[in-house]
Amino acid sequence: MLKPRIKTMEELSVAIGISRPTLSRFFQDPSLVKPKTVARIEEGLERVEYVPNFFATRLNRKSTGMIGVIIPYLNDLFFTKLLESVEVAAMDAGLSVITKCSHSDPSIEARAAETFMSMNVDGALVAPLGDHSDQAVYQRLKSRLPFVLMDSRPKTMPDVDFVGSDHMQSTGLITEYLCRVGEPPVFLAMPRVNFNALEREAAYVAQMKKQGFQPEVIGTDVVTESGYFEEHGEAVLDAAFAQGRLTNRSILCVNDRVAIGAIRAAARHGLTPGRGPNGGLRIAGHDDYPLCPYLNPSLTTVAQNTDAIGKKAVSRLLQIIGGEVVKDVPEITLFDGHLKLRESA
Amino acid sequence: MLKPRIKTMEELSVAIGISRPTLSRFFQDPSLVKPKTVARIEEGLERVEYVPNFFATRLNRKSTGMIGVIIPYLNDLFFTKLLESVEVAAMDAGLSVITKCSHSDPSIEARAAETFMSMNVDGALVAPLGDHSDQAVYQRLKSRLPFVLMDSRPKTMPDVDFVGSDHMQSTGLITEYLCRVGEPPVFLAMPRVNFNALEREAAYVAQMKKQGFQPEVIGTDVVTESGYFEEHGEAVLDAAFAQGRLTNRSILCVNDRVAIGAIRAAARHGLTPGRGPNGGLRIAGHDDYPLCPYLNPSLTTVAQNTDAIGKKAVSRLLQIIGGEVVKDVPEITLFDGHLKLRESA
DNA sequence: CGACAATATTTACGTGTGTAAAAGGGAGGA
DNA sequence: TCCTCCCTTTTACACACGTAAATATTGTCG
Repeated sequence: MLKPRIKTMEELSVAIGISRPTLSRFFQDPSLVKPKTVARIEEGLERVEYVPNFFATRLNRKSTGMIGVIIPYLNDLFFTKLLESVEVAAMDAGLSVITKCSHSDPSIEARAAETFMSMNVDGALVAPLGDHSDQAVYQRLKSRLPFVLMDSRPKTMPDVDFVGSDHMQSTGLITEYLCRVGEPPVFLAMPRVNFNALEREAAYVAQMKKQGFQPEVIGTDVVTESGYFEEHGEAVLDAAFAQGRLTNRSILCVNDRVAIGAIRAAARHGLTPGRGPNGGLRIAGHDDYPLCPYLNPSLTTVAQNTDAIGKKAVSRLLQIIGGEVVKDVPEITLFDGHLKLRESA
Repeated sequence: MLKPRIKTMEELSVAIGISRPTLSRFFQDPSLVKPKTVARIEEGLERVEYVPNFFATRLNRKSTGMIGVIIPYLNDLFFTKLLESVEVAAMDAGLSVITKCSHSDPSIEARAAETFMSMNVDGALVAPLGDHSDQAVYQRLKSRLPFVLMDSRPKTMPDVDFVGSDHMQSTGLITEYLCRVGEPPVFLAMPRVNFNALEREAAYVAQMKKQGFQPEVIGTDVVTESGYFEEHGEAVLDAAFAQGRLTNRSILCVNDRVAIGAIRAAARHGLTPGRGPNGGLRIAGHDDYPLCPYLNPSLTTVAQNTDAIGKKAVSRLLQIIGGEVVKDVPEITLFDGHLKLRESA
């Protein structure tokens, strides 16, 4: 059943009796070739095995039809959801996507960016690591190809287009909700490495002050072994609960993964977070991690609109690629968060 | 601060006064060039911006130094964990990885395989969708390049190397544990689409018979809207609990994501799975999904050794690439599962 | 049957780098 | 000073396909 394998378009040309330039056009877009010829070519392709060489194809084209995407973590469903949205949008636009994960390592992130440049991708979509990202590499990236940041916006790259969530709005929203329905929350943060985390913390502080409450941030001094969010949330609250602290407070976690750890800590101490008639422990998160509805108790949170972010990032990139951008000012697009009221707060 | 951009190695050659072939050798491996010349080149590279063209580099090499990896889902931490392990192992071996996700769509999976072939990757690692995978494409893949299957082994590809878990062992292990410590479990399965699921079901049945118990499989007839595992687990048990069934049985779920839904259903009905002194509801899973320790109750499960699977898959691929394989019989490597005893069973 | 338009083919060159063979140059030893 | 040896340079061709221009073919219509 093995068909004879043909390596080059030249050979294919002689094998099925169609000139090579015509074949070239056919493989780029069959509609550029007369239907009858298309039929002849496809018939020939039935009898032999041939796939155009990816590299040779891209080498001498003005456009490679590819975009590069970098995400910081793979083991985080938020980013995989975002990536999925990006891939779907890109596919709809007829682009193929090259995905790289930086695995929390700036040097890997930098290498991925280098690879994209050497591949002449039409553009790049990057969810950066943040502070630690290699600035020089990103400056070159920006000067070389269309480039849009997603999710997190390092201060070192103020002149790059950005698509993300409005954390002032989203965190303000849930902070306001928590204040309105119960006791003003404390904010369970991370050691300060992440821009979004800082922005959310600032939003929390601002909203608390606006409501006339005293903000209170915890957890910034706790460093756990693995550094995973869940472990952090659990460690901070486990320590607090063990000392009898915070057991009937409202706790707003910097993100859902921290909240997952927080809920776990509560359970270990026999506490069930939720909005009771007379106060008690409440726990809320941020992001709407896909598993939130399945936690016990299910997690009240603010959803980031990952779908919109992915779509917008791709469409913005296409705009830049298409040269439809005149101004030199970066476009910043922020989507609102939406409250997801569940059991935990 | 912008250095002059140089596009071709030829231009670079005249710009820094080193011959092009020498530069070519330098970019492939600096140790092929005399240290003093290396220093001169690197000094020149400080003054100009140049990256070798990815496509031109790969076009005429015997080896591209790249491997392709296909995973079926992105929104599943099991696969992202596996992917992470593969990427690390590949990086250690000096290979660069091209990742594609088939998003549960056989046609996307097939396209990814085609892409790998057209890129002349040195080899491919595939966690297949299963039944629905395009056999013809994989036959060509196998005939064209080194190719190792991971995680799931479709019956249609018996002659391909495989690395995965021994589900007879792992599922047998937890089935035996459940039988030994409490009541014999029922098996909460999925509509039958997945090879691993079928294998686990068979392992469950076999172990139950061996222990002298009557196997009982549920959930194969329930189809939920989204098709997500968690939703499935919750739907099946919610229906059962609503009718007062299964409330004090042991339930072995086909995987942890189903178990997450199962635990959620239990919580909604006021049930807390766990090994009590006098029986009661127990829920167990399979895979050791990263969030298992943080569920309430934390989930008892069998861990798949994703790290070993990823490493072995890469090393096996390297063996085939290196031509160290003589026999025509496929190598099947199965790693044992390990019991993770937590609260839920 | 002839002329025109739409396609296809031919021809030729470009894309940026790998690679092999032959020729060149400098350092070290006799 | 000459002669190796080792590395670099020169030269030339290969890789598989894109693309443009000129030419040939085909089909169609009057």
